[in-house]
Amino acid sequence: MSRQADLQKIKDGFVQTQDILLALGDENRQSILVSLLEAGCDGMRVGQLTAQTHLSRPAVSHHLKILKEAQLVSIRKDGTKHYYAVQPNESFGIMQKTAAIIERLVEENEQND
Amino acid sequence: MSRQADLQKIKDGFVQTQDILLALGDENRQSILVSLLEAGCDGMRVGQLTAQTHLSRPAVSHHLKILKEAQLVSIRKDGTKHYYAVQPNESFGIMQKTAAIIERLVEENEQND
DNA sequence: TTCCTCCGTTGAAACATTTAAACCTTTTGA
DNA sequence: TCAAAAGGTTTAAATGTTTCAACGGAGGAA
Repeated sequence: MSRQADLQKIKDGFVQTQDILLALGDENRQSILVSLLEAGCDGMRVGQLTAQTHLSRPAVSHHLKILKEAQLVSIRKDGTKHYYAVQPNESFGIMQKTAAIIERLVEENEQND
Repeated sequence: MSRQADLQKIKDGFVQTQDILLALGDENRQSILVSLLEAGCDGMRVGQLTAQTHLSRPAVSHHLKILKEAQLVSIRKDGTKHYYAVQPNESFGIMQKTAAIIERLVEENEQND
C-alpha cells in the first residue's frame, strides 16, 4: 500500500472512530463499559450501574447517553426496566486497523531517517 | 483465556490508553497528527502547522502540548526552531489488543444469548 | 383509579477545555 | 550590541462538559 493511501486510511479511520475515541477517553464511561461487559448479554439497569460506580443516577444516565450515541451500547426495555448492554460495533475493527497503520507508518519514518 | 482474564486485560488496556484516547478524540489533534505523519521523520514546525490547519499558533502549541504529554509526538530543537514529529508509542499496540478483546467478548456475549 | 418503581429530562451550578491577545525567552545574524 | 525571528507562556473570555436536585412520564400492582 502506498504511503498516500495509508494516510488516507488514517484520515478516514479517525473520522469514523472519533465518537468512540471520545466516549472511551473518559474514565467513568470506561468503568460503565467494563461493568456492562461483565454483565454480558442480559445487560444492566441504571440503578445497578449507579451502585457499582461512584456516580449518581443522572450522571450514569448521561454517560450512557453518550455511549449510546457512539453506538457502543444498546437498550432493551422490559416494562419500566431498561437493560443496557454492549453492542457489536465495527468501529472497534476500524480502530484496530487505523492504529496498526499508524504504528507501521511511524516505524517506516524512523527507518528512513 | 478466561473471561475474567479478558475483563482484566480490558481494564488494564483502558488505563494505559486513556491518554491517547483522549488526545485522539479531538478533531484538531487528529489533523495535526496526520500532518505530522505526512511530514515524516523531519517533523514540522508550529508555523507550518498553523498554516495547514485553521488554528492559531497558540492553539497549535496547546494541542501539541497535549499530544506531547500523551507521548504521541516528540520535539527536536535546532536553534529557535522546534520540529515536531510523531513518536513510536506502544499504546497503539495496547489499543489494538484491547479493541480486539472487546470485539471478541461482545461476540461471545451475543452467541451465549 | 391510585400509588409505587424505574428512568429520562430539564435547569442551574461547578468545573474543564479551548481560544486569542499580549507578553516573554532564546537564538540568530547584522 | 541590537533587532528580528521562532515559539513558548500567561491571562481572560468563550465555550463545552459534568454533575446534582427537582420534575415528569410510563408501566405495573393493588
